[in-house]
Formats: sequence, C-alpha cells, structure tokens
Amino acid sequence: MQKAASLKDVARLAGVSTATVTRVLHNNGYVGEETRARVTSALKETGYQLNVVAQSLRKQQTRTLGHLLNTITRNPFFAEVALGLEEQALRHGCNVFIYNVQASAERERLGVETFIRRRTDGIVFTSPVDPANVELAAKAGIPVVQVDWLARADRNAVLVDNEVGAVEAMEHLFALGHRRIGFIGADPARFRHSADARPSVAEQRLSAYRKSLAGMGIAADEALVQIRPYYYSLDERDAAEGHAGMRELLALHQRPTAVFATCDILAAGALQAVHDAGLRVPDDISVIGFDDTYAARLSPPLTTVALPMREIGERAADLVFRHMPAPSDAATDADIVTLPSRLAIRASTAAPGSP
Amino acid sequence: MQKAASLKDVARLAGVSTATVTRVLHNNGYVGEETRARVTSALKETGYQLNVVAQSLRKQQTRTLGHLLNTITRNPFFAEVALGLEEQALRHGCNVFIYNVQASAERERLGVETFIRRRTDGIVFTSPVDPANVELAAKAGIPVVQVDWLARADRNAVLVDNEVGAVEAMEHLFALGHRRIGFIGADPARFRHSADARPSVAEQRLSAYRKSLAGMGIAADEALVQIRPYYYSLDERDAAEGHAGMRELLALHQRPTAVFATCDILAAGALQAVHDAGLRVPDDISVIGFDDTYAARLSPPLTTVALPMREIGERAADLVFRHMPAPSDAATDADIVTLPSRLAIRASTAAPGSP
DNA sequence: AACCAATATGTCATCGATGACATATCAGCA
DNA sequence: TGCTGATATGTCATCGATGACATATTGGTT
Repeated sequence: MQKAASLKDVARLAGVSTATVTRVLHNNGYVGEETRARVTSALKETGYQLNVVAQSLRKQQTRTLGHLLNTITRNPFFAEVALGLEEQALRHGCNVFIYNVQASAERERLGVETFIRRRTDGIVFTSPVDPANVELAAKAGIPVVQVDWLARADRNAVLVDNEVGAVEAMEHLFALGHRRIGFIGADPARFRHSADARPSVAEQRLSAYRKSLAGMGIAADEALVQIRPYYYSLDERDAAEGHAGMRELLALHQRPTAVFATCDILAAGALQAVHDAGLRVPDDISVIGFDDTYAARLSPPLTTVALPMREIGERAADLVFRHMPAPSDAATDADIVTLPSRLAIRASTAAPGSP
Repeated sequence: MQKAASLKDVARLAGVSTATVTRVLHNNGYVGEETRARVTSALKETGYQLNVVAQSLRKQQTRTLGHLLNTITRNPFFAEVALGLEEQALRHGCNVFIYNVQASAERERLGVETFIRRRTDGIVFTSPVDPANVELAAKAGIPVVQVDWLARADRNAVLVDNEVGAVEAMEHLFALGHRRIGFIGADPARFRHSADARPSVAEQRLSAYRKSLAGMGIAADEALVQIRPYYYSLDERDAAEGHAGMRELLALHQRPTAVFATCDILAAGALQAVHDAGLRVPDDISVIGFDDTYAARLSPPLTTVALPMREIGERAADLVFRHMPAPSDAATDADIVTLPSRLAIRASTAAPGSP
C-alpha cells in the first residue's frame, strides 16, 4: 500500500499546523472546538497511525524492552516468564523484543549490543549466561533485571528461593513419614559460572536436600544421591536421566521410600522407571518434582514445588520500570525480589508403605 | 550513565564530518587511510553504538518483525515456532516483537495496530484469531504471513498438511493390523471462525480419520469417536479430557485395539486412563498422538505425528522477507508453503494382541 | 597545458513527531 | 481605554543517521 500518512499530511488536510494535530492527538494544550472536529475527521480520513519510530527518536525513549532468553535451559519455564513479562510490559505501554540466546555467551553479547543499538528502555536477562554481558548492558546505562540467577548482589533481580522450596518438599516427605529419601538432580558443577559465583539453582536444591536431612538427624547416604549429567534439555534425554537415576535407586539393596527430583522432567523419567520396574507411585514409592511445568501435570499428576513463573516475568517488568527514569548505575539501590514457591501436592506422594 | 555518543560526537572527536563517519561505519564510499584510522579510534573511544531508531526513521525500514502469538492454543507448539521465527529473522538482521494475543480478537487487533505504529517490516500471525485483523495489517501495506491456519487463499501462509499427517498415522495403525480404531479429539465446531471459513485443524484431523477408515472399507462406528470439549489449554484439564475419552472407549463392549488422539496432551491423558484401567500400552492397546510436543516424549514415549515446529517459524520468516521489498497487495501472488509432518514411531504403538 | 577520472571529504535536507516559544484574539476588569 | 490572563494556533529547532550533491585534491593522459 502507499506509505502511511504523516502528521504533516493530516495537518494539511485539516488546514492546520502539525502542532495542532499533536495537541489533538495527545489531548493537551488548547484546541478550539471546531478545529478539533476538523482534525479528528482528517485523522480518520487518512487512517493516520502515529509513527512510533519518529516519536522514539524525538522523545529519547522507545517504550521497548529487550528480553534475553536462555532457551536451552528450562524451556517451558521461561516461556511462561516471557509471557508474564510481555503482559506486564504491555500494561506499561511497552513492547518486548525477544532474543533467544541458546546458552551461548557470544550470542548473549550480540543480543545486548542489539538492544543497546535499538535503545531499549530496559533489558531482562532470563538466566544470564555470562555476568559480563549484564555489566555491558548496565554500563550502557540501561536498566537491567536478572531472572532466575544473578552473579552480583548489586543488580536488580527476580529470584525464587530454591532452598526454601526444596526444604518444603523435604518436609512434606518427612511429614508423610518418609525417612529414606533419594535425590535425583543435575550436576551443579556444570552450571558454575566461576569460582566466586553465587550458587547455581542446582547447587541450592542439592544443598537444601542435604540440610533438610541433617536437620532431621538423618545420616547422609551418598548412595541415595543421583547426580545426573544432563539438565533441562527437556526432551527424552533428560527424561532418560531421570529414568536412569531412579533405576539406580531402585536397585539399592535398601531402596528409598521417596525420591526428590530437582525438576519435573527428571521426575517424569523417574515415574516411568518406577512403572517399568512393576512398582506403583505413590503406593510403593513417592516422587516429588520441581518447577511445576506442565510436564508435572500429565499422567500421574506430580507433587512438585511450583514456581510462580508468570509472576516472575511480571515482577521483572516492574523492576525495569522502577529503574527506568533514573537509571541507577549507583551500585547501592538494587532491588532483589524473591518470590515464594508453593508446594503443589498431587498424586505422586503418599505415606510410605501405604496400600 | 551519560547519554550514548552520536555520530556527531564521533565526528567532532575525529575532526571530520558525520558523512565520513558513516562511510567508515558502513565501509562504503571513499575514505583516506589516515582518516579511517582516526575515525576508527574515535568510534572505539566513545564506545559508539549506532542508533537504530534514527536509522529506521531515515531508512523507512525498521528491520523488525511483529509476531502475534495465540498463546492460549497449543502453547509449546507455538513457543518452538516463535524460536524458529526469531532465529531466522536474526539471520536477516531483524529483531522480533512478540505479542501474546490470548485468543482474543480484540487483543489481536490492538497488536496489529501496535505493529503498524511501530512500522514493523512484517507481521506473522501464529494461529490468527480473526481474519479481519490479518486484512487490517495487509491494508496497511505490511507483508503478512499466517502460520497454522488461514482464512483466505490469497494470503501468505505456512501450513502443515494435517490430513496427510493423520492419514499416515492411521496407515501406521492399519499396517500394524489394527482395524478397530478409536478417536479422541477436540470439538471442531469450537474453532470454527465462520460458516465459510476453511476447515479448522480439528476438522482436518477428524475428517482424515474418517476418510482413512472408509478407504480401508471399515464401517464407521460413531461410538469410537470421542469428541471432547477442551482443546489445548494444555494443563490437567486437557489431559483429563483425554483420560475421560479413553475411559469411554475402554468401557465399550467391544473396545478398540488402538486410539488416535489429535494431540499429545489428549494422548497423555489417554495413556493414564489405560494405565488406571490396569491395562498396558502398547500390549493391550496402542495410542498415537499428534504434534510431537515434548509431552509426547515423557513417560512411555508416544508414537505421534511430528510437526516441524522450528522450521515452520523459519519458513514464516522467509516468506516475510520474500514479500518485503514490494509488499504485494495484489491478491495474486500469495505464497503458501505446506510442510510435511513426519510420523515418529515410538513405544506406544504395536500390533494388536501382542504379548 | 588542459583535462579527466579516481579519490577524499564536507554540506545539508530529510525521515516524523514534539514542545518551547512566539503570536494573536478575546473577554473581563480596573 | 488599556491591561491581564485565558484561549487558540503557528513556527521551527531538535532527536541521529543517511545519502545526494557539491567541492577539493590528486595522478595520469593526450
């Protein structure tokens, strides 16, 4: 179609200046009754749509957020985060650029540079790959928010307390009467960014498992701890790891009565292993997962530590906006929001040795 | 941080005009050896990053795509499409605005208007809600591509041949020896946009089921057809529908030896129902799904009609770019790409009555 | 010597919206 | 009458990058 009408076109048609059209558009300043009518009808006639690009240039504000998404890890989790972020941004009149980073620090850097060039009003890192990229964005004066993990405490972040969530899961099992509890989780070392970095999600969940046992005065039994190589590729590979982990646990001369898996996919694989062994969940063994991705909601609905994924995205957007007007590079006033998880008790857990 | 450096700043620092800096930046036109060096170092010193907003205004091209995403329906499917679209757009130097529409025609319209105002170079509708919104975008002269469904044949689209996929699934079951085959699917009427609209995905799959049976000379038995109310809410509700559908089928005095479910979530619920009935898949009954979302890859890996989700997104991007330079409103040269599905044979299907 | 092409660099209008500022009209009031 | 403030509208520089165009300066060619 022909190029869109500009303010000037509308002004010409209405026989006024562009300033008057702007005033009508934004409903500010003085405009005469009759003039307003003429402009309004000219707007309608031309099908005028504001050119946001020009507006952004002039206002030095794009009403745009950049979302760097580490797609490889924890896909469905992050899709929900992205949705929450987008919805909340929309409520603030902003649109979101999405950029999938595929676990590559290099791609992440390219993404940051892209967003700097596009002058996004903020950048959200969902599961940042390399903290240096976060600094890069911050140095450009763009408000930055991290989701799911952060390296430095002086940066904005929306987190979940994995320790509390894991402890609650364990306490649920304790309350049911379980004392011999297995663990299936990812290798924490694989996701360690640097020696001095804060503990990874995998580390947090594992250490909460250990602390919970200790808190109950239960002796640690490393045979019950299945650390598996893969993590959140989310296809059959991961399920297979959960499966293999459970197989090992079931093969112990004294097998656990319950298993805590650190993500739903691992748990799903574990369920299958139980089934394959001719045993039943939760009658013979209880299984608890983490995240509450909808993988948890199929087949036998999984008891799991549910994370408020949508809300995480929303809070991330809020943080960006709170830091937008005066982008603080001042290392002091970082906002760190920690959202609670919620134990979703479903059909995969029960008291040990029940019918 | 201080505002970013502009071309003018760089030019001043290097002691040249802005035109020269542009030439160095884009490596075109003549620039002296020594001047180039001075400009290059000035660029480095200022940490200059091109202002894409200004560039877009000047070039009348934003290198931006808008992606309208019908999140409610078929979530994981569309997340993959979005990823493919984003990746391909990136290869063309474009970034993607994402806009979740939540099955609301009104929100979809707002999305289109947003993209028009942002002057995106193209718009992709993944599962359009209201064809009128597609027309709205097209009328604004923006290249439009539809994914997964289209109302008018004179528009660009990337589709999957659901009929062929469903027929292949049925033929797989026939080849295994099944003759009594149940169907669990969504209610086609729920997704009918208008009386004269092209058949919905649900309709296509159901009619392929019927045609396949007829082609084999098998009499239709409506007791075997379970039309369920929900579709792709993708949580336990949908799984529950698959579960209920399978329960009905198992309760028949002569139960089917195989069941074709029109999406993996329904199939997952169906699997659970088989399990709950004390039967085994595939020994007692075969189950086949559709889509190959990773729901299909858990528990007992599901035989399913796999859709090339990532590639669908990539082809959608390609279509946008093919139609970008001369946005054709001419109703004639629409590109409709139909991608093949692939039958992924896994553990949920076998010959009837096998051990 | 005159001229041409290649090389090198600067000037400036333009994309479209915005808002500070200037200008103009009019009613009400001292 | 002259002044003030409210109302109404126009002018224009600006945001930053771009590229058409103009202007120099070369080193060769006839």
